[in-house]
Amino acid sequence: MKPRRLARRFFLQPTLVVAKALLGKYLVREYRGRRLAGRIVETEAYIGRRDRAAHSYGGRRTARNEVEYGPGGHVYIYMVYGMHYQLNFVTGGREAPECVLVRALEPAGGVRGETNGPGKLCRALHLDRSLYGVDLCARDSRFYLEDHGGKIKPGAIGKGPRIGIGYAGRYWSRVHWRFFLKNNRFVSR
DNA sequence: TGTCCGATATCCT
DNA sequence: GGATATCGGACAT
Repeated sequence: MKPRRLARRFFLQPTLVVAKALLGKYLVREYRGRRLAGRIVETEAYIGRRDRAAHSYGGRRTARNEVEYGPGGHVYIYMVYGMHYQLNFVTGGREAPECVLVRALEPAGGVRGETNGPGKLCRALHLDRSLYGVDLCARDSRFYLEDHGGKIKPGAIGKGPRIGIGYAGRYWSRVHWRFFLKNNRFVSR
């Protein structure tokens, strides 16, 4: 099958559906005339308003997470610990400040450096604040997702608690909203 | 303006 | 397993 770019409607599905469906999709970044690509092998869902671990918990709306309040298919990227960026895709409509964090990629061309972690993948693909709010679905976008047609069987998807959000309390730090491809060596840690 | 702290990575033991 | 680097955003003052 010929690679097909993911359209807006993909990102308007329920966030947990998107988080799982992103596994096996290809992230493409055109950077200085080069094509950097990676197959997504690990994600986490952040379902704002009700999710204590989300930046948009309780409807919190700030300059940093403003893009989450727009339609799905846009990039939400920010810096943590003063040194790493985290790449997210906004999901749902305007009412839903939700997103999916990309935690790991399997290199698929042009990528140098480690991609088995959210901070490392951003460094390897040269992703920073300049990508904030970019529309992945725009026709002329240099940052987008591709479906190469390979089907992922439900049994090949592993689930578990999200990483590094102990502050969110017992319940929210334990829901199994982290998804990954089983036996993939590029999954983090 | 000032203080607090994180959706991590990496090095140390 | 534990420490810590390093800084921008959030929110209080």
